[in-house]
Amino acid sequence: MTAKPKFTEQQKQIALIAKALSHPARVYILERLNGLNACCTSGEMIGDIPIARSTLSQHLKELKFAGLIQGDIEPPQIKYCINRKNWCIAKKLLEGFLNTNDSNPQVQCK
Amino acid sequence: MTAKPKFTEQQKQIALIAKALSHPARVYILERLNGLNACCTSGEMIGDIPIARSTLSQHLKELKFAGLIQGDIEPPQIKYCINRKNWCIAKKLLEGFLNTNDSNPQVQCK
DNA sequence: AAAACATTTCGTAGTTTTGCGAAATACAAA
DNA sequence: TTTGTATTTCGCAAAACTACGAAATGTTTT
Repeated sequence: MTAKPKFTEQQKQIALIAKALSHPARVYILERLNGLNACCTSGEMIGDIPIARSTLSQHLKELKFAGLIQGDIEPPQIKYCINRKNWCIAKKLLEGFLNTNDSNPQVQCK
Repeated sequence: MTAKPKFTEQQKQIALIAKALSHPARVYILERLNGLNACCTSGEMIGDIPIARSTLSQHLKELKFAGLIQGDIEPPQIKYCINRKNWCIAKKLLEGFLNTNDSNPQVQCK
């Protein structure tokens, strides 16, 4: 009677990162903060996105919790930026996953 | 009074793909089907993953719905494989998103 | 036709996500 | 200290997700 293996930490990590990206509003936020002008406030974003202020706030909170962004207080505003260190970690994990099939020469995406 | 922009199709696409990857079981399935031995059946997977048969079936269904895998009937079994075409599309979309910041030389991940 | 096998669908339950407006918080300016 | 601005937290409701076991489906073997 062999026990069922658990999920690996990596599988759980990848799933968590993917969950953070699994809503269009959060994709938008990350795209915007990754752009050239980089950081901005919730107030600057709200006009460009079809959701209420409080909802945007929740999405920012989630991304912050996931570690992908950080909020630097600049009274009377809060300036949000990508958390570069964690972003790079997440990016590497996800890219590694997307290239799971690298060793198989028959299935490269052209 | 300018209307709020909607989310772009691309943002919605990326979010959908990310959602498909947002559970460890689905990460596991995709890793496995992307491996060298490629395709396999639900029955072959069930021993290596800590969930019930019916739950695994649901996750397979979701991945099929997302277009990332396909199930080829080989009585009395169903052989699941990566849907290469859609996988490549998804991979490109996600990689494009992860490299949104490519034009900014200051923020490359090392 | 009956038994066995692989897998899915159904029914149900608990948890999480998403969304909004109203109220609360925090700070700056008047 | 009152007013105004920026943002979050709260309270709630609807929808979606995750999970399981039991029952159903479809196919082969006996």
